[in-house]
Amino acid sequence: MKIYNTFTRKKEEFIPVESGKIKMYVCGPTVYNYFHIGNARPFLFFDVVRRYFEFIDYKVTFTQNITDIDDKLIEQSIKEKVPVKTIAAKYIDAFYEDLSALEIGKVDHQPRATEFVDEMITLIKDLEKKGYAYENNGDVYFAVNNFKNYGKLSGKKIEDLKTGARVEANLQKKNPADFTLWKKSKAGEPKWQSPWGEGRPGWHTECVVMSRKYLGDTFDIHGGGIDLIFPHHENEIAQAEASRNKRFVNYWMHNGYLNIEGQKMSKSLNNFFTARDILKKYKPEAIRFFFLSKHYRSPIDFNEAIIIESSKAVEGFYQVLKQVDYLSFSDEKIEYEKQQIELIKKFKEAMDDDFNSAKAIAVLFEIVKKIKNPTIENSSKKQFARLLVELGLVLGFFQNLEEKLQNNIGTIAEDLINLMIEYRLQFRKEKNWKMSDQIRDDLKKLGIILKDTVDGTDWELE
RNA sequence: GGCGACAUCGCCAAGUGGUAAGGCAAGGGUCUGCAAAAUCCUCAUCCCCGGUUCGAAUCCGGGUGUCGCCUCCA
Repeated sequence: MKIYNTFTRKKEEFIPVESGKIKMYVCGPTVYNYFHIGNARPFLFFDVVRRYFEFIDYKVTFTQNITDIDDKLIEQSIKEKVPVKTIAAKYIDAFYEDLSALEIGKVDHQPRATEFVDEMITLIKDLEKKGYAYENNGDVYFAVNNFKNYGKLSGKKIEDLKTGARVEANLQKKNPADFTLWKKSKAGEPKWQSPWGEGRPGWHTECVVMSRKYLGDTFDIHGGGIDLIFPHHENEIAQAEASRNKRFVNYWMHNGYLNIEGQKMSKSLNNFFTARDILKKYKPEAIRFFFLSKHYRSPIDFNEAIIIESSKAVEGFYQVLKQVDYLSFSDEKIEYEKQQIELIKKFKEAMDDDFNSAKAIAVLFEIVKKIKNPTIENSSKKQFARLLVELGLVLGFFQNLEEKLQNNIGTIAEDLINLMIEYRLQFRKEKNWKMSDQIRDDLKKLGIILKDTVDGTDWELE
């Protein structure tokens, strides 16, 4: 399979460090707030990456950090007037709630920065000893000039960083591009003891020590949003490779940004949506479809129309599964034949090409077409339906199939609806269109949609 | 100022040299008392200009436009 590697800016044949195994690390949230819909993209995408690797029989170890100490948490704790720990706890809970609501699976290791302060101190000491770090008045910085190839991931040159007007002037640093490894704490801020006095770790260090612990010095995939390339991932490489002199990561994967109606999401533009906001209005699978219908590296535009369209598309999947009454044979063992095997191949080809989920979804629709095709016989439709579910699951759809295919409203309500349908049928026989239409309209007001088919009247909830 | 990405039907979107997947919308047909649902059919030569090639949406050069990174950021 091929993966686009940010490091080489090329699609490369994927070769894992250890055959049959995947070691991947994806940058997780900084828990100072609810995560927003843009944050959801990497979470959701890398969930699909894991699912796909498992589908093609890799054993995956997936690690994701939680940053539970940094400037933003401190700010938020002042805002909410509670300790940093409380902020972290609150938004860690929210993080898990939102992931679960989005039907994103658990990762294997989810370490928190505050659990790794000792390891970070050890790493910084090591960097200091090797001449890559220097202390100044309680802060410790990484000296980018001492690390050859600094900027090799992002393609930046230290000189350019200097001339760029946006690098903050900090007289404590030897070079403006040097980044913080350890930060002296101010009064009232959370602090840890260190050889440089009381302070807290800089942001980039946690990912190095955590990935090292769970995945080893060199691992396969490190992922995150495109904005993390610089400085975060660049600085991770610098620390990791300066301290161990081994290649840190083989494949760097970065997802594109999410825009809102063509604009960057920001609080000042008032177009900022948390994932939980969106989930109040739309189904998780609609959000999933929305993201996966575009290649992960492309920027994606979020707007109302598009998410409604996505909802409809997902609805179409359930429609055909209902049509074939999927639940009635969901436990049966079903063998695939040539046609299905061909489609699996097509699906894999799409996903093997740098996780081309948009193309993979097209295969799902191809299967839908087969199921809808009236000339295809029932036994064969069962096979296609099973295939739809199996491949859909790889992309994270159909995780609550039973629930979705049943109208869970209780037997009495169901009986009542059926009774109304019978009455309506009676009126229709009598050609009493007024009454039969009234029943239909009234039920619609209650959110019950009647569908007249050749074999009688079906209903579903709006 | 430095670096980079993208530009394909009304909308979303795949496609990386061999003659434009797919979804939504739209139009038309079937079904129906009507409506919905269901179902069938129709629907693009790829931002502009120039070049390479037997052949380009796909490669090269030049425009134009949109966006991103260089500061916390997925």
